[in-house]
Amino acid sequence: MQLRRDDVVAGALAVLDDTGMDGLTMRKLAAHLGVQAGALYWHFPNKQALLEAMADKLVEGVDDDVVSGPWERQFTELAHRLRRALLAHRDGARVLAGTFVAEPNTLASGTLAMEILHRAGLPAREAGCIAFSVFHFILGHTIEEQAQAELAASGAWEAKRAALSEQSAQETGVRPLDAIMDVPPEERFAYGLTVFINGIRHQLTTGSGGS
Amino acid sequence: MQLRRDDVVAGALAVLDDTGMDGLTMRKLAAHLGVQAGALYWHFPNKQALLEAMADKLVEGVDDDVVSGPWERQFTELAHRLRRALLAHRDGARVLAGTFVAEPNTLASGTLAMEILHRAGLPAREAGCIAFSVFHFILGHTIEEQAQAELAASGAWEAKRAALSEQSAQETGVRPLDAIMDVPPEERFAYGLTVFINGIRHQLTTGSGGS
DNA sequence: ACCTGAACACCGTTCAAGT
DNA sequence: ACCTGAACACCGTTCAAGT
Repeated sequence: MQLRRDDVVAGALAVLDDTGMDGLTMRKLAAHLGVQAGALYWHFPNKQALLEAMADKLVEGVDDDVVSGPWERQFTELAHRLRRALLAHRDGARVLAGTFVAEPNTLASGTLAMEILHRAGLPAREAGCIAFSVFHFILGHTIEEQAQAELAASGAWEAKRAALSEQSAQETGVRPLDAIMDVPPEERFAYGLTVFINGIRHQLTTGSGGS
Repeated sequence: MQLRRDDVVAGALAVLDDTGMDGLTMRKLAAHLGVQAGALYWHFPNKQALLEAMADKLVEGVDDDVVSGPWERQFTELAHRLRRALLAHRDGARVLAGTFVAEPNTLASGTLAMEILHRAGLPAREAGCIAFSVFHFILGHTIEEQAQAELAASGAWEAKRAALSEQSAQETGVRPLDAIMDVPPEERFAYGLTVFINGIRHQLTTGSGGS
C-alpha cells in the first residue's frame, strides 16, 4: 500500500498524459495516487526533482539493443527512438527540455550516440559536439511538434494556421511556408536528420583526422 | 501615463531578465509597471498571449540587412543572429519554445531562411524542411545552454557537473562526455551548424533538382 | 519510515465599479 | 478607453503531529 519513488514517477506520467504539462500539479498527482500533497515531499525534495525523474524515465530503453551495422543506420535508429520516446507522452519533449538532465538513462543514450560517431572515425570532441547537436535538433523539433498538437487539441490550431497562410500570402514570390505546413512531422524530421547525417559523413571524409 | 501594449511587452522582458521565466508573474509584472494585476487583462486576454508577444519581440530584427554573398554566409549569419537574439534575454529560448509562434517577426525570419535556401537551388519543400530543422537545432541548443546557465546561477551546476563526470567515469573506453563538457557553447553551436550546412551543400549537389 | 492536516505565501483570471 | 479593488479557485511548499 505504501508509495515508492517509482510509483510517484509513473503516476506523474499518467497525470501528464491527462492534463498536459501546464496541468500537472503536485495536488492533482497526490489525488491520483490517493495521498495528500505533502506526502510527495517525502519522496522528492520539490517539483523540479520530480520532473527530472520523469525526464529520465522518458528516455529509458532508448539505448537498448542497437542494431549492428554501419554507423549511419545505428545513428538514425537511435535518433528515431529518442523522438518516439518523447512523443510517447504528452508534452514529453518539454519535460526533457525543462532542465539539464544528468540522470542515468539520459547519460547512457548520450554516451552511446557519441560512441557510435567515435567508432565511425570522429575524434571524441567532434563526436560529442555532433551528438549534442542532433540531440538539440530532436528536442527542438519534438517540442514544436507537441506544441502544435496542444494547439490542435485546444481548437486554436485552425485559426493560427489560417493566420499563418494569410501572413505568408503577403510576402512576395516563393512562399515556402505553405509548402512546408503540409509535410507531416515524421517526414520533416526524417529529412532533416538525413541532411545532418550527410554533413557528418562529409566531416568523416574531410575532417582533421581519419582514425 | 497610460499603458500601451508595447510597454507591457517591454516590461515583461525586463521582469524576465530579473526573475527568469518561472518567476515571471502577472502580479510582479503589474507591480513593475505600477499597475494592478487585473489591468494587464485589458491589453492581453491571458498570460499565454503575452508570452507569444514576448517571443515575437525577441526575434525582432533578426532578418534585418542580411549580408549579400553566398548562401552559406547568409544562412550562417541568420542562424547566429537568432541564437544571439534568444541569448539576449534570460530564458529567451524557453519563451520562444513555449508555443507555436505565428507572429510577424517570427514569420519574417522563417521566410527569409527558406528564401535563402530556395535561391541557392533547393525546391521550396526541401528548403522549408531544412529551415525548420535548423530552427529546431538553434532552439534546442539555446534552451539547454540557458538551462545550464540557470543551474549555474542557482549554484547547482557544480554538483551536477561532478555527478556527470562520475557517471561517465564508470563507462568504458572513450568517455566523450568529458571531452565535450568543456567546449564552450558558442563553439559547439558553430561546429554543429557547420556540419548541418555541409549536409545542405550535399543536398544541393546531389538532390532531386538543380534549379 | 511514511503520511495527514492544516497552514503560509503565493498564483492566473474575472468583473463590478470607478474615472 | 483604461484601470482599481476585491474576490475566486487554485498553486508549491513546510511542518508539527500522527501511525
